[in-house]
Amino acid sequence: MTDDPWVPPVVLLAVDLVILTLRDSRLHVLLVRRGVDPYKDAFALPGGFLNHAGEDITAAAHRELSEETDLDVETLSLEQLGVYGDPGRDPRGRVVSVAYLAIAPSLPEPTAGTDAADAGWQPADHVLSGDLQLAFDHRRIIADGVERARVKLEHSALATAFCGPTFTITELQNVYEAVWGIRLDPRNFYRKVQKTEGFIVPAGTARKAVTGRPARLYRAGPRTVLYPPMIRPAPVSIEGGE
Amino acid sequence: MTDDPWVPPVVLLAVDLVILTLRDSRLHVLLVRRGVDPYKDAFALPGGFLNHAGEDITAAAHRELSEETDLDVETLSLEQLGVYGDPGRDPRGRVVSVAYLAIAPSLPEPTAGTDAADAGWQPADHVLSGDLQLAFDHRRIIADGVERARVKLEHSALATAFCGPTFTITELQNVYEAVWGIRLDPRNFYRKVQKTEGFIVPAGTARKAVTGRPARLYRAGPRTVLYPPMIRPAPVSIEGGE
DNA sequence: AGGCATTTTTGTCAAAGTGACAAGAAGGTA
DNA sequence: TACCTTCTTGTCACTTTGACAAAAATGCCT
Repeated sequence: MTDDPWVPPVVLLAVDLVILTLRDSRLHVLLVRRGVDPYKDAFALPGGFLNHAGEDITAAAHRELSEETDLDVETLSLEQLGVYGDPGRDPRGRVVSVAYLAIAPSLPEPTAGTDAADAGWQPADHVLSGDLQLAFDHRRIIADGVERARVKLEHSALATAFCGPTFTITELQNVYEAVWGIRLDPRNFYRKVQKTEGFIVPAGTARKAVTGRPARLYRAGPRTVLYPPMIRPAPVSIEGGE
Repeated sequence: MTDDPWVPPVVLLAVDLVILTLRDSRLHVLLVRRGVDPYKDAFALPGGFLNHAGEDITAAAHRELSEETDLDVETLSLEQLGVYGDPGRDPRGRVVSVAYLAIAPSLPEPTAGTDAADAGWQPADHVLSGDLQLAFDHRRIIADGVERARVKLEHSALATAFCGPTFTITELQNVYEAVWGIRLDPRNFYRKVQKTEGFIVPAGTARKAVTGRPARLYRAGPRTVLYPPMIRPAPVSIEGGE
């Protein structure tokens, strides 16, 4: 150890985006296929390095979001998920990545961006099961993002972000069932969301039937924090894991 | 804009620690007084830059924790709080800081570390009210840390981390009251924690009386996730903040 | 020693919330 | 018209909560 004036080490800063949506009543995550090494041809989260040393991190996340997808950035909730900076997670050097979580309503297949040779929605359970080869530590980031979404569904009105501008109560229930991975009783769910004041508000016209009784339409209410929360049935095992 | 091969910009990576404890039934946060510019003589969170480019971020947090305090690092819960990297938050350049949250049982005044001219516990409400001048964006980081602790008290057994190895139910109640900033009914609190299986378990000897009936002693149980959660009364205003 | 203040612990009771389930309402379709 | 499907409104037993009373177990004071 020398006594030279110590200079702090520098790192490369990147952002990664976990973009979740519902397609066909299943949770999907947006992945791109890497066109360059490392992990060439493997699936990865959309993201990239800061443009310049002065770029705001959240702004970079928004920029990547609009670069790699054609989603309406303004209306999307974008929330910091955490930092992933293990040494060795990127063979190119010390790369520290800030992960963001975004929720999008169901949308058509996105068009590929510039960096990505291919981009598309992949079923979340398929990705998390390990069948799909993912670059870097992106599987863990996705797992954290899905878990965050599960928790947020309990305490916030995030579920409406998965839906379009108007939706039926059954569609909202499908969101909860898909993200939580369980089934809920339609009648109890109906009662619960109805009495959670400000969660959803009626939206004029009330028809949306392919078969069966037409459902009423609702839109997201003014409330963002749900109190009392929606209750996820018995998510905890006997010995209460973290 | 040139067409030179683009190289990603680098940033300086730091860690900051929000260390909370209970002293005299009030929530306190550990602050150091900065000995060097910028913000010389102002209060700041303990923390610092990575030692070297290969250092693990969580390891750096643990290192700073043991450097600047004489707490038993092993037993402390240490959780990532978030990334704070606004351009301009540090006049020295582009510094991105990873904040961690730690909870400690009540302890004597820590001895000053090497980088810190002074270190000590400051009441959280005093810090957050704005009376105290803080370096960088550390007031916001502390606010986020306190809010995180409030939420974690609801869903995890974190409250026991504020207590010593054994504690009474009233002491545990004091934790909730101090962190949440409200008062709770002792009888209902007693009933609630008792029937939350695995939260606390009896600890042999049962005496701890200065005045009044001696209280039974407990220790933290095996459960880390509380289900059903402890309920924080009406934290939400009419129009649901966040 | 006896009474009193204090704190812990055990109950009680009405109100609200939850889980399970039946049945009516409002469409399509054979 | 009969039937099938889905949405919506109830019902009921059980649990949990919030507010409060009262008993139990000390120390202190006179």
